[in-house]
Amino acid sequence: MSSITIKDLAQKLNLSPSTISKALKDSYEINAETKLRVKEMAKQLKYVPNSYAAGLRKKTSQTIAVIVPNITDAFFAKAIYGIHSAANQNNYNVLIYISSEDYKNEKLFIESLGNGKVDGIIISLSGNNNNHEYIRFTQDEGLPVVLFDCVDFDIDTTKIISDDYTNGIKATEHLLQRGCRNIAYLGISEQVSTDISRREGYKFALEKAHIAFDPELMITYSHNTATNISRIKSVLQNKKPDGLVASIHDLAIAAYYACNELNIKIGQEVKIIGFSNFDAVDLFNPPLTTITQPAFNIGEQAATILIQSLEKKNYTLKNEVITLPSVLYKRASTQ
Amino acid sequence: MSSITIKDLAQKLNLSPSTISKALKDSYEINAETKLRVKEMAKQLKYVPNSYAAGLRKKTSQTIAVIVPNITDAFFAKAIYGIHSAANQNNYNVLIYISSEDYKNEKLFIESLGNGKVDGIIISLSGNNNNHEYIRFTQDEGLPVVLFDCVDFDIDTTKIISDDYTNGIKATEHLLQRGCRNIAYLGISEQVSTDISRREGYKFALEKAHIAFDPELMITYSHNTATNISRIKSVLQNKKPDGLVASIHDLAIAAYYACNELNIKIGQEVKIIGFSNFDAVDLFNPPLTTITQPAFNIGEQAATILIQSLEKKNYTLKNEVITLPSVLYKRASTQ
DNA sequence: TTGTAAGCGTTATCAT
DNA sequence: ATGATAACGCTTACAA
Repeated sequence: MSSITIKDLAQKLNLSPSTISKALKDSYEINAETKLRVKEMAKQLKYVPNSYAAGLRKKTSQTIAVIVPNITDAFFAKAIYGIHSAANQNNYNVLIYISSEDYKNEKLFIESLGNGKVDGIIISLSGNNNNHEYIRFTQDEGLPVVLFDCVDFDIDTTKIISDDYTNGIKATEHLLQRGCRNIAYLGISEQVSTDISRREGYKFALEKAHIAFDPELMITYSHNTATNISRIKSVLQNKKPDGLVASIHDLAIAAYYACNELNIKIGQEVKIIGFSNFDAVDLFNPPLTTITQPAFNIGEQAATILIQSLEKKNYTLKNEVITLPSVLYKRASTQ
Repeated sequence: MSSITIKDLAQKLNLSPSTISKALKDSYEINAETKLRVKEMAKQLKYVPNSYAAGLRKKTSQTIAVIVPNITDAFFAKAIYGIHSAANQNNYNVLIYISSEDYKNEKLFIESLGNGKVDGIIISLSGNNNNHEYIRFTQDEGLPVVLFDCVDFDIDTTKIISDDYTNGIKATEHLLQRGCRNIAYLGISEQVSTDISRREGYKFALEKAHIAFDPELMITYSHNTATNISRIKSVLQNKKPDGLVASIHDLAIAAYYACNELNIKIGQEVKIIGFSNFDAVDLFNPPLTTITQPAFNIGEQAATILIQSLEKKNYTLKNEVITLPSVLYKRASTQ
């Protein structure tokens, strides 16, 4: 460890530690010339402040935690990139936690974050559970939490999401416009806010088109790809849908595999639209029509808002929902 | 903040802070019954240790930093997942830094990590620079560094990589076996170790097949996708290669776009093999033949080794290269 | 088996 | 404009 401390600088310059500290912080109390000398010496000796000492004293860590269900989905990877970008600009560090879609991990992580380890938390909920008391508890302790994407609307804080309900409608109506009448919905979980909203949008669009909702056309996500594929295959065989709405990238992939295995022509016999942030869906056979969320921006906003609330004293996060628009990219899978 | 401290527990239980501290750490000095009382009270009051105080005192942060060039390439996303997994199992936290392929960021990050903020660093080099003095300096300060994937073999530490040289050969020979005689190489940068090794492998395979190396068949990566596509198009038009080795996923993608724009049939007229960790390349048109690195394992190993070295005192990281095998998945792009 | 006290490096308050 | 000092919460000799 560098182990150059403020005391070392003080000794070298024949000043007191407190003067050094103030000088490094550009305090108005300190002589301009002294500041210069101090800063130069600091640079020369490669002084790096001990963040633990500062953290202990100031009760702030300049660190935020990010908890995501996974990191390999391009949506979350890009969101983290956005978070990192905003954090970095504001001199915050980012601690990362991956819950692997399990709220038990999420809970453990959150509970370990008390007592100053981080100044705030950004989280996209794992979604296999509805009881978010542990999040409220964290808030009550004074640790601010910002939610994004998979949120719980009952938690009193700022939530950054995409327009999931509208997108559910848009996705379904796009398929309807392309002539589909028998549309299956491939969902994540009934406990994930994004999925609930998209599903509601799906139902609304059907209703508006006077098409009866058929629960047998609903499929739920499993963590096992093979299971997803076989579930989709069985619906394809039993219910002969002519359109599929895949609420996450993984399910769109599984749908492609299922269709391929059954020799069903995607785009002709079955049209597929998927929520996805992967750039290469363009190269799929056929190219996948997507609803693409502004992942980077969502992350960036979440971090910016959290950090703003940290920097202004007595500022508490508004209980509001910020919705960023997604884009529908029409491609050959719904030709 | 929770603000339950050891002192609070001490007061509640009529014990001294040091007894509490020892009890929580399961010290042999403490009566079993006392330990129980302490732990119960701690749980009841949801005591969370202040990691900054402990860190200041013990000079260890139970935190490692990860620096990656980007996070949206599936390779790095999976590597981070592996790192997080190993870290989490060993009760380490993970700070994440994304250099955006620029060593200047990398350098800034590293320089900010001195003085106890982290116990060690795992890094995949950005590669737009060859002078890694800042890494050596960090090591000299006593901060251990483990390199993975994009490494500098001249840095004295443990490096976890994939068998890039062999893979360069394997990729090229696969194309040769499929009848290609005029193979272009789409590279990242002459300063990135992975790319250098793969390129050497490519050259070796050509030589072995008595095919002259043609520098005009080499393309270098730009951060701009459009530039990559146009560079590849111009080689396709001018040099009429019948095979392409893409040393990263992004370049394979660009190659697909280039071929599509020029109406060149991938798999027939030009065969493409790409280094990639994306799961969905199977669905490409045509499916992309890949060399796939064990990304998760690489990350996991890097973290495990770093943490091991941290836990054992007086243990320094060996100056060795650990090579994990990649897999060649043959698909229709090289049919 | 438990308690006392010093100290980690910084900052904030209060002198000088 | 600069300096002395206490305190942040924890750990660890050392003492009891």
